[in-house]
Amino acid sequence: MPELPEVETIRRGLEGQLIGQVLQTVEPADQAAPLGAAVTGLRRFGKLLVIDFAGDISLIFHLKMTGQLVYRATDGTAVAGGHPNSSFVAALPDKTTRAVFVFSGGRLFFNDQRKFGFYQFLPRRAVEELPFVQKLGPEPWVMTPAELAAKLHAHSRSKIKALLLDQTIMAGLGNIYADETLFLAGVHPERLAGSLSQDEVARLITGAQQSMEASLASGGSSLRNYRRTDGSYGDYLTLFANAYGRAGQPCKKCGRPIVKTKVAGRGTHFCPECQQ
DNA sequence: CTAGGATCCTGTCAGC
DNA sequence: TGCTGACAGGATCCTA
Repeated sequence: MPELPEVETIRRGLEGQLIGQVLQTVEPADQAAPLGAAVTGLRRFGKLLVIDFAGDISLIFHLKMTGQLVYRATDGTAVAGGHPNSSFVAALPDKTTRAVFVFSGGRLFFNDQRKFGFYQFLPRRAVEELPFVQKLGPEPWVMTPAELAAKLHAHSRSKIKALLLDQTIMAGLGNIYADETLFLAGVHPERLAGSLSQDEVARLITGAQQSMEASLASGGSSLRNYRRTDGSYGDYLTLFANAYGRAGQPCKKCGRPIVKTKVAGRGTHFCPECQQ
């Protein structure tokens, strides 16, 4: 489910398709939709995707757990990303389709099996004023160890896994990349934030960068890795995961089995040997 | 104030 | 086969 790399993969894919295209209709009808306006750009705030239109109206999406965006151009080009399920390649709309945005050159489907995700048209200046955006912490590429250490200090009795999932601490990680980050940093998910050394804090930042960069390089969960070239369904996790989804399989560093537990209410995968 | 649990919703899978 | 419960790549609200 869509974390920063998946949303960024969608942003890049749609950027190549939607810029300059005119919004013609929206289903279900929406009073706030700027029909007749062209797309001027695509932005991202953490896991929030923004499509900007001429006339200073923006369309925001949050995919939450099972949201996905599928764009199909009239010339046959397809871009799909987000929750990797069969709707990537199914005839659309299907029963998970929540909205259809018809552009001059193709149709954009917003699908969401679990209905946690949302979209909204709103004035462009209102995007940055959304509470979610206001509270969002920095992404790991622009965060200093001192900055993260200060934030962790304010929650010193919380488990580090819970704080990595907190978008106000650092933006972009979800359950997969939190586990991957902790693995790369060699930090046990149940460590209390106040117990981490300066070096461990610094490794969490580089671990977050590296885990998400590895996924971005493979296209996140997108059409590209969902369907293999032979037509079978691919598992994009195999492209970069060290810990997530690998319970019982050998740790890639020490060979001992990866363990799955529950931390902060979320399934958590780690190596008990490498993450103390 | 904090930390942790419940919650929104649908589908899938393991176990009986 | 059919039922039941657990779980799922998120974020917010409620409670203690």
